[in-house]
Amino acid sequence: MDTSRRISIAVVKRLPRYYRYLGELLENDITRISSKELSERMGVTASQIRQDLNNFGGFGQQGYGYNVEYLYNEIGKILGLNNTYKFIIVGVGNLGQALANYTKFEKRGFILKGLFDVNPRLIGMTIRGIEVKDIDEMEAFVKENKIDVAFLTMPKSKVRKVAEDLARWGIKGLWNFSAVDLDVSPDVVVEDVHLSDSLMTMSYKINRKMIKKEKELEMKKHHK
Amino acid sequence: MDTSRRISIAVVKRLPRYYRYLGELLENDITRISSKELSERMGVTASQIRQDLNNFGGFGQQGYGYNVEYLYNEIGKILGLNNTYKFIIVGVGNLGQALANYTKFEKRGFILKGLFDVNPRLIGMTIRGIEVKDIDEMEAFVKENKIDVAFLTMPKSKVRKVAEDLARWGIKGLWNFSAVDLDVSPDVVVEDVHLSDSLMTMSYKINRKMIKKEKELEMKKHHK
DNA sequence: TAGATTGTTAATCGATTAACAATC
DNA sequence: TAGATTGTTAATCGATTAACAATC
Repeated sequence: MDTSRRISIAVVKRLPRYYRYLGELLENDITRISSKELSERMGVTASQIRQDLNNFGGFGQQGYGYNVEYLYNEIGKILGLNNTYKFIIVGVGNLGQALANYTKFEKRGFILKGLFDVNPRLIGMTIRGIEVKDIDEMEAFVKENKIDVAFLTMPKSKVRKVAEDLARWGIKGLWNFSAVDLDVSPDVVVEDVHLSDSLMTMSYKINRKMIKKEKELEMKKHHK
Repeated sequence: MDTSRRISIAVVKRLPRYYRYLGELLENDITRISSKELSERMGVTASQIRQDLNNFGGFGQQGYGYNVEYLYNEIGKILGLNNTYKFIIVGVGNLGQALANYTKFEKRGFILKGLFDVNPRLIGMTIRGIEVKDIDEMEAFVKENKIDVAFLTMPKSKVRKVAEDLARWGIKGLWNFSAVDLDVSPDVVVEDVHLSDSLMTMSYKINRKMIKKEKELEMKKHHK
């Protein structure tokens, strides 16, 4: 292994999936697993699993495989899940409210600290004991409470300015749900959830499949 | 171009982003653009843009570039956005409700037709004029209304069974929000939105950045 | 010890970038 | 026509897979 070399994003994106599968094994009281068996369950190659893991260290043992609980915990550490992150939600519309009510993020170390919006009808409302505040109060709040992360669930017209502000106030990560590519300081991590892009990708795939089917039908007709 | 050859998923995932940028250009009344200028705006290479587009045909003109409106519409067609898809939401919890209230999906051709849940407290509730129905009524509804797509926003314990059922009843696409990899018939498109995976990826990146910073501080100390 | 399976190097495959002839 | 920029082929780069010696 060589911990210093740059890890490709493709590898990083696979880690949560490994973590998920190992969690399931753990729930089923499976204590050890070989890269071969895991690869069959996950539909990837054993080689890829071993290569991926060896970016971060040697977690297995020749002739034995991997200890499930140990590997699960190690990947958890690599993912930084032993940290806690204080987060706020900016934009308490439908999606913001849904995320505010999602308690599972806490299991990953993300603790909801504040809710912000511009809409007077939402300000003052309470979700999970937290009051929605006016966005004007955000600067003081972020600085005082040393907020690490913001979920951005606001209209895209406003998101660029908010992202810049938050970057200036020392935020570490932005979970961006708006259909805009943010371009902030390299000190700030931006993770995008482009729902609309995902939907369009699905549309593409469905469409392709339909075209393929039509073509096959055409072919059959001509062969008769 | 060669329309028959297999398009890689990497290319497909970039199409919605092109579509987004072209839409913005259109809003700003920009009528033509070269691959070079678009590449600078998007932070990719001009070569990649031309390669990507040429998977689907030649949409540009030598010496001129691309007509923004034409290219926008063509990519829309490739993405299947001229189709309409009738969809239902299965699981009307926080996230399901949020998605039900999202009217923007209609612009992409997705029309909400039904809402289903098992929770008696939700059944009977109305969102955007649509009543939440008992999941027992889903089979008849899907078949009668020729539903194309289902958004799966339910607890992961139940999602595998629901996905199998829907596949059997002729669904074309599943937009899966649960932290489970679905393994259904190859006739059904599955598009995953693994929010928890995305959050873990962000955690990884923040963590990495913090470790890097610590190391740099260490280095400085030693150099004094 | 023999068998199993890792960690790692080497080979292959695919995706991205560069280059340039074609042509508007 | 001259300049610009595409479409496309060729070169490079990186990621995945295969192979196998190391070793538990």
